[in-house]
Amino acid sequence: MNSPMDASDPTTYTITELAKEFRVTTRTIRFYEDKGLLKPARNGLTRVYTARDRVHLKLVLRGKRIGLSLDEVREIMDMYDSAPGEIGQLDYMLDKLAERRAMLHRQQQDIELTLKELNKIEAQCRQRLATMLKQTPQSQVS
Amino acid sequence: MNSPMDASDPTTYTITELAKEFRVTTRTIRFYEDKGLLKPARNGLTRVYTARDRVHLKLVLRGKRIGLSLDEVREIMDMYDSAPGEIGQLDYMLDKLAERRAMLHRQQQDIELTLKELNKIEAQCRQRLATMLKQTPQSQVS
DNA sequence: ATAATACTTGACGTTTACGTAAACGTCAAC
DNA sequence: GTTGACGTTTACGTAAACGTCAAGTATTAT
Repeated sequence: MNSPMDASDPTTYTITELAKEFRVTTRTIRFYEDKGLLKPARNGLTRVYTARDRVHLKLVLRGKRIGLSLDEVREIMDMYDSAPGEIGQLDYMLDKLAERRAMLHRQQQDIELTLKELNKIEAQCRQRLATMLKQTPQSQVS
Repeated sequence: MNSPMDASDPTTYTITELAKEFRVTTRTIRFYEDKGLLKPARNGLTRVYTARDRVHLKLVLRGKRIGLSLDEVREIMDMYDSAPGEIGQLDYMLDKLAERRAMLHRQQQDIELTLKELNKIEAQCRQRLATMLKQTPQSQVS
């Protein structure tokens, strides 16, 4: 037991380790903490990040990539974490989930459309390029 | 001839019409013009939008939804519009396209992952909700 | 002719997501 | 025992993407 994915995984990280791994600045990580997205433990003053904190950071960055604001990310992460005592909260959460799902589906469609158009443009580009190279065999590659 | 999708489609739009249709403010549309994303004709002072302008606006909004900055959107639209006289420009554009494609693929993966996790969360929610309703048959629906 | 309506151009304000600089603590290595 | 490397807080700065007046023009309705 005590696999690397154990909840009690004792592995910890420093702020710079995480910064390097995820290609963000330490400033960014502290900023996320200010915003309530991360709550690392402390050893004296210095922040100590657990595997769980690492996952949280990963989720924040993924959220950003799909177009969520930090506030929205926090909202979702809070919902995830909280043991919701009330039915109202659960309903609210289901609403939020549906809403988010719709947005993501829409985004998927947008991306597909965009990729198709990019393909078209690329084809046109390559065609033009070929034509140009035929017409002026002395290519202008400096 | 002269189908509704004809390039010489004479249909025009006012700024408020477009604003309503796309659920943005007129301020936003003018802002996009300031940024060089739209170049409507003018009738005296008032802006007159053609079907082509409408498509441009649509592209801008889709671009935003997939996480592009307005500058990036303009860059792409410029590339699209320009009859690129130089091979260098075409190469540059192909680079940009590849880069963008990679980003979109990554986003698709992010979205899939996120949707999967949302499904998990929702299942947990529903389960809890069911459990709670069993334990306290007098549901608190006010 | 006047009032209402729609459109225009500034210009400043706001929010988000950090960057950047100052000024200081801490601990290992030389 | 001081020099780096790394950490900290506090605070101001900034770019993007609009929002929000203010004040003027142009057209339409009555």
